[in-house]
Amino acid sequence: MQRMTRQRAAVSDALEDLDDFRSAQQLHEILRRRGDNVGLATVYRTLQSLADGGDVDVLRTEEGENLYRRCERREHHHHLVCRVCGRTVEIDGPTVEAWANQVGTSHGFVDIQHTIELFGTCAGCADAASAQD
Amino acid sequence: MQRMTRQRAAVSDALEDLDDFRSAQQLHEILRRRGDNVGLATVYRTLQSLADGGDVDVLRTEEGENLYRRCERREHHHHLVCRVCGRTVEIDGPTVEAWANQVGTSHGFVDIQHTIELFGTCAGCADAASAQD
DNA sequence: GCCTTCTTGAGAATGGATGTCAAAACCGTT
DNA sequence: AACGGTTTTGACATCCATTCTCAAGAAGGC
Repeated sequence: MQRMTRQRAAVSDALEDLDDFRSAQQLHEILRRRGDNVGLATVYRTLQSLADGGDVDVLRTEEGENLYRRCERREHHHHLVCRVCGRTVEIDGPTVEAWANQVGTSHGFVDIQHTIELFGTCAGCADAASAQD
Repeated sequence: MQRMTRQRAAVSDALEDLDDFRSAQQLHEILRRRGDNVGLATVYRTLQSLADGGDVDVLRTEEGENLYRRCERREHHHHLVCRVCGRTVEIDGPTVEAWANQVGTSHGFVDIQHTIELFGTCAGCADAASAQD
């Protein structure tokens, strides 16, 4: 049975305060700065169990690092992430879900699962970039 | 300038003969079996440069391993992959492309890029599984 | 064939993630 | 409030895909 520990609470709280996707290592560092000392392995384990329970979402970066985020909605959804500042918008796309299933079944596949993530540069970051020129 | 070497040709040929996504390590092993000895580092380098040139597609597995495949079409497309046997169907979804861009711009994001992969169990593998029960 | 430049390969290094296991913490029970 | 079975922790080792290093080996223009 899952027990409530100081460490799990700390990781959960930290995620609550953050808005963007963070890596296990970043969270570990953030907790250390706060004075909440939590072992790195524990941060990894906690994030994994939170992800398994659907309490946080996982995003895999181009570099193969896992990023975690507590989302507004627990239901299935996707993300539009700013590649510069990490700002994240939650997206739910009934259109895509339907498309994915339809494409899958039309090829005789069952138990269709999809991975969809959108990346872009948000308005703020695009402005900042053009101001530099 | 890019030179043509025995190793690059070997990797390219091996990909030509295969239909499913393979990892660098698998390709390295396949080449070794054939007698085409190519260093592992070279396989990695070659696959990376082929991917950069758009000659092969890359797929990231759940476990964080990169898989490579020479595709029929060089244009942008997605994949429907059987999670059991790896059989792969190329998908082009003008619907999704449009959706992705529209969602992105409606939130003020520019330079929208998307990652879409579909996984499922193909008809053959689903039959095999049900026959086992 | 020569020579410059690019490529190769064996092994070391990297880095995120997971395994190990004794010590510490939970928490229902007494 | 102490007990005790069970879970969790944390420091460290380990794993494993990938990348780095750099001397030795090929490509290919001349």
